Amino acid sequence: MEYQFRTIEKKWQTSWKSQKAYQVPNESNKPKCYVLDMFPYPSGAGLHVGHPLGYIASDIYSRYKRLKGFNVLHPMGYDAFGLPAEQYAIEHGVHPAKSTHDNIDNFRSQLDNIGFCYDWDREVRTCDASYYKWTQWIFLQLFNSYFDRQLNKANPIEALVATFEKEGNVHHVCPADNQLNFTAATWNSWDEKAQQDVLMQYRLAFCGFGEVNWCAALGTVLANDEVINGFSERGGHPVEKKKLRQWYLRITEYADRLLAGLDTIQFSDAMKEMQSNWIGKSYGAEIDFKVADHTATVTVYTTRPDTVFGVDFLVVAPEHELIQSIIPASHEKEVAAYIAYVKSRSERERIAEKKITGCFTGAYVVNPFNQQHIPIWISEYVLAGYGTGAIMAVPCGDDRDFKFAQHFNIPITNIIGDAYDGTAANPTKEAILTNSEFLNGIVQKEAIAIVNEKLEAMGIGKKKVNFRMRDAAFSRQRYWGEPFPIQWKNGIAYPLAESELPLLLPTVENYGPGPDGEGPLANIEDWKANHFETNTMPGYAGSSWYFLRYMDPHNTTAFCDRKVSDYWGQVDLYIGGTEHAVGHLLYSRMWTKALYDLGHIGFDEPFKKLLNQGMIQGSSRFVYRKRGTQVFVSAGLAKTMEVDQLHVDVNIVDGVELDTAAFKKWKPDYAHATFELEEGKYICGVEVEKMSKSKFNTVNPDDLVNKYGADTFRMYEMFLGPVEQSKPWDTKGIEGVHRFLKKLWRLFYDEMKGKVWVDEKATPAELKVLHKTIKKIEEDTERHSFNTAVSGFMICVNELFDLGCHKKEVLEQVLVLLAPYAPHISEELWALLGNQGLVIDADFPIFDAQHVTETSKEYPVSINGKVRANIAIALDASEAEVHKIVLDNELIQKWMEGKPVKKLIFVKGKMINVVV
RNA sequence: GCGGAUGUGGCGAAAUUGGCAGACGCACUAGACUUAGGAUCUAGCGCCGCGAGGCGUGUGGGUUCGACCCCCUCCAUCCGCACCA
Repeated sequence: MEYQFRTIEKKWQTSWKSQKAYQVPNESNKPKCYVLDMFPYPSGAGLHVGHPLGYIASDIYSRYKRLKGFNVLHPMGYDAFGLPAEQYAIEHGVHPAKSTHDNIDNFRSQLDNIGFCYDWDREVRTCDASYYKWTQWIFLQLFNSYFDRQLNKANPIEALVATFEKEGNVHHVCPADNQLNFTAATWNSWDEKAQQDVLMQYRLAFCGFGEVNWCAALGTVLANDEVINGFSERGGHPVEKKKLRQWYLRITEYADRLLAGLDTIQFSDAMKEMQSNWIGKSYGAEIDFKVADHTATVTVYTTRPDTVFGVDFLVVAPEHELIQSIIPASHEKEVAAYIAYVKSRSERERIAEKKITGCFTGAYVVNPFNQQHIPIWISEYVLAGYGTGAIMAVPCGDDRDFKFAQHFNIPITNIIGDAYDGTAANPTKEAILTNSEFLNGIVQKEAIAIVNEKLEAMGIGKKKVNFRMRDAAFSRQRYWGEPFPIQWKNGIAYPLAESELPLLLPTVENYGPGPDGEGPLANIEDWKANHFETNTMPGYAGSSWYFLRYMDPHNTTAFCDRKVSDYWGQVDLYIGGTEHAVGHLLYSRMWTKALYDLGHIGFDEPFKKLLNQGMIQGSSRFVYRKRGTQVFVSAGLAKTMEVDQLHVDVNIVDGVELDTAAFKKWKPDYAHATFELEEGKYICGVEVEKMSKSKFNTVNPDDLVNKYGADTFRMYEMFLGPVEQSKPWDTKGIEGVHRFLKKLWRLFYDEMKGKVWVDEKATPAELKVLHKTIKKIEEDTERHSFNTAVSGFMICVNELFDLGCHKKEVLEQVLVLLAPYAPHISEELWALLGNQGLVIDADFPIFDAQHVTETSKEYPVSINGKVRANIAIALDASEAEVHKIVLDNELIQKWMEGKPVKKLIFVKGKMINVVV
């Protein structure tokens, strides 16, 4: 009776499904555990071996927690709105709902092959009306709220209206315009339109105008993280800046809380750093510089007010509003030319080229502290949207300023003495200031406060906190997304009533953009007639809250019942890639905080712990075709001649050796290919690249599951290395894992002898192996070190084999340990041992230290750090006894060469080192 | 340019708190069993050396009785980015 994985796996997958083995109740007296995967976008390409890495890890952890007695929520769904489906629709005329549905079916069957323990009754699809009804509902919550800076939380907009009616906005600075001031009387005198325009500037979801990434080819606006080097991520079309009416989320109001919340959650330090860099809180000051011979003032933002005596020039953004009024006639032409040049440059060019550009304006400002005249320059490296759009340049202390000064031959003032050597800027804060009048002799970091005080006293500046993060653009001129539940009347945005939700996405004839840069919905007469918003929501809308819907997916009266979300609470373990570090993870944190503020849920961070899976890269293979021929030469020969390097399907290459017969069949073009070999073989070129269909380097999990079984595939993915680590996929080692499972099987059943397991009492040696393994698997699974756990299983089976152990008492415990990793084979053998019920409902074995305690230890003994002998010594031996045993040892005496002992280091249970 | 990470045998890797570097597996070599092997089993497998032994965790230095691990220098590779003052 051999290990027939195909039969076994089919059988148990069917059985689990029919008995709903993985259905999870929302009420239980067990402790809860919520294990979540980042749900996939169901692309047409299907799953490749990179996708399941995280899913397998979370599946193992979920099953492990269930064995440990937890009620485990482990759901899966689909992030189903998005551009690719719409692009596909444009190209092939297939409705996105149809292609998305087909892709989901394909994903589902691929996922099912691997034997995951998802509770599929909780599946969500963001494109289902029953789901996006609640996405729209949450949008309305945000629309109907403002961020109250006194309470430091979101608050209903009605509360703000009531305040305005009583006292104006004196206590509620407008986040969009801090100059805006009005009294109650003024407020009450405004008509509805004027009032609504003001309220829009407070709402957490608001409409405004802004420069956005406009992609003409796709007819839509893209988020920054959807644009790569000036081209759209999907389709690779050029992207330019354009001003459009857009919806935004006022995420900037949450900047401080998003930052503070990082201390309460377990994300990797790298991930936290990425988020806090994105939020980019900086402490600095604004300083006013009077323009010489002019009434205007240029306000700069700087994080280094201490360097104010080192200012050699000012740089303002080309878009800065003051430029036009302060340029002397002598420089008008040059400046206009430079501004025209900057405008002509697309984002793409600015990123691709790193050259230093700029232009002197001919105007000067006066340094308020020493009355020196300082030239004003404009340059594209200063951004209009950050700080005040103007900086004071201190070349001796800032690298970019230094390079700019060098490039334009601007003299550099040194204010940090020896800390500046004239060849590069030194951004230190520890130097002692020189050439700085009242700051001379003071350490820079202490000078900051002194300058700030002086600025305020002189009335020419103040301390200022700035954030890099901007409000999140929240609308797209696309079809395949959630419609906004908004109606426009007389320029006022009216939210739909809750009872009118969902506002269904209508069917369109044409998926192309509407008139004037509007979305496809603008092509629908009915839609326009009802004055519905023609934008749709971006991809991250549905994914910002999906973890809540899993808790209560069929609720028709609420997005999630409060009692249910109180039970499940935060996601205990969230697994996914780092690519969402600053997009999805920040948005869902913000939505969670807003829902918490408004009392809809009881926690304000969604994910207690995040585990980042590494990226599985593809390992591409290449063939070399002699230019203009059908002759393919092996890699070693290719260097000597003119060849074209072409991707070849990795699946017809064994290691680096091409299967030439398969190659001829692969594409009709190659049917008549001939080959020039090296030592009888065709050797392919190798490169590590992103795994992608177009590079023919994808490996489909279905093929591996079919060949080796799901259990082998699962364990092999884990065995590859630490789950967090990125690595190229290599199928080579999978045999070893498969051999391990076959060997495990042979502990129970032999091909020749049949059943070999027995019902006998285990020996101490066998129990020692078992309990060593229990400890190892428990610890490794807890710390997500799945690769070492797999090797722990291998060691266990090897040792049981060497001991000739076929005893049920030991083996059935091993099966429970193994069930999270290789659920099918464990389930089968568990049943064959005569157990009732599923192995997943067994109890996790309890480690008993008495089976593994040792009385003595083989100590490695070193002389001067070099191991010279191994001596067995009782663990309870005293230090004096150890000294005697070691120094009396013949081998040790030989290596000591009669030299006196200077010191003897004895680390109990570890090692001994003799220093001579 | 800025930010984050990673460098250990032919390959994937292990070493959990500063304590025997290379567990476990792949590939490879030799052998056993076999009609057969893409099954299974046994042994070997970092480098140099006949050996004793020496050397060895990207480079160079430091701390320590002891460093893959901590500190500093440099080099290489990968990933991300909004030139963020």
